[in-house]
Amino acid sequence: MEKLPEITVNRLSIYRRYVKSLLKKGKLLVTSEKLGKKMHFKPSQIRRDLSYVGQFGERGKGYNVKKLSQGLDKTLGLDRKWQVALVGAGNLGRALSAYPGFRQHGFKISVIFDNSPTKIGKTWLGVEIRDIKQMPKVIKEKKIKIAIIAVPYFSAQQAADILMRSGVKAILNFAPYKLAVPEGLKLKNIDLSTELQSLSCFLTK
Amino acid sequence: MEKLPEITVNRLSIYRRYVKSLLKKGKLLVTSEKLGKKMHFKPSQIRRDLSYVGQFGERGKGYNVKKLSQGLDKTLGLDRKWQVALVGAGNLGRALSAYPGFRQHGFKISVIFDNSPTKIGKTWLGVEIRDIKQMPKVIKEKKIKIAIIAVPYFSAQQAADILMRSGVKAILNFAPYKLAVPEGLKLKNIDLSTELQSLSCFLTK
DNA sequence: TAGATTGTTAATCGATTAACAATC
DNA sequence: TAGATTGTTAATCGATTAACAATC
Repeated sequence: MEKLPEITVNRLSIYRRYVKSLLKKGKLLVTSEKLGKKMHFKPSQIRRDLSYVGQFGERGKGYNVKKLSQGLDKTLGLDRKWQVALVGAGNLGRALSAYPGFRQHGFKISVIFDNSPTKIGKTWLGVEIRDIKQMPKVIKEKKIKIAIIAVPYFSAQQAADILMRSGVKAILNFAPYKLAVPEGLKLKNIDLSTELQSLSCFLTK
Repeated sequence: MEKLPEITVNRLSIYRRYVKSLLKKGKLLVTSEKLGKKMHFKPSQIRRDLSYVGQFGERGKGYNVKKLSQGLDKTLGLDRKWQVALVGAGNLGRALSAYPGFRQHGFKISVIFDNSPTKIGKTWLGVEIRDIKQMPKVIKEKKIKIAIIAVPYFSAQQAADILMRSGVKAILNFAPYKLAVPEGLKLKNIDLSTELQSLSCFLTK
């Protein structure tokens, strides 16, 4: 199969959300024209993106909403539940652990790690905060493959190193630090101040 | 001037962070070769990106760290302070209002809005939470141009509409909703569950 | 069958990278 | 001057879009 560009994956996730809403409304068919109108994408882009991952449509009719929805679930790995480890029980960690969108899509933060004695042992929404020293043990036990790093930048690389040694294969990193990770580990970075900077850059022009 | 691609702006923000650290260490010169090594970019890409916004180097020597740092500050609009309005005093709003990276780069969340009577009137780190109904008045008074939307998806468009009518020109949106905004307003979206989905997609392959 | 719309190919556009002239 | 490195141009690569044959 042709390889799926990252940017296409991001759009698939957006398509999926809208297709789910059509499914809920009981719609049976939808055209690339209609999808494009609603989400402000070109119909040809939608057809191209969808063709990477399967054939969910019927010529002359449009896409079968149910089939499309299931196909997108499958492609994005959302036809199952994922356990996620959260590293860092600060303000950001707290917000992420309560973020409803994760659970809605099958991501469950099932353990939180921190190094602060005042936090270790507490529970947030039923999830225990454990000592970072326990990370390898707990992550291996639970067979966790996805982790979120929400620690200060100066601890981020250390956290990543332990995570990868513990068997984590994909990391979402919120620390403003360019992590060094091995081939085969998927890394996504969200840098909140970079995002704001692109706004101030725009306003400056 | 040639127009500056969004993706280049993002990299400039990364370059800037590293250049600042060189400045702090007292380094006077740095080459695109060295920058590339450190940040894992191609030297030619760095030179191309920097050439969009100015000439900070000297042939045969490298880039003047101080000049480069100031140039990046200026381009990104970080040679000044920005007041930012935060809409939504939930968990995510709380984390954003405490996020140290914003203040470090000159972004000050100077007002928070919510519609919940139990929150209105409280203060977070010295910043008052005000009624959403006061948004047009307060934003105009303070001449705020940048806002962050951290409300549930079903309130996001309404929040955006009020913001734009109040004179806001750039929005960072955390709600998983495709906002309709007029030409001339800069919109950046951060969709936390989409980011996780690209990890689960990777793990599924 | 005629009309509609997918899936795919070809053309276009934009971003990255290599190459190199300019110049310190 | 010789060596180094920028700034910029040209070549390459990859993503978007238009066009259209396939087919319901």
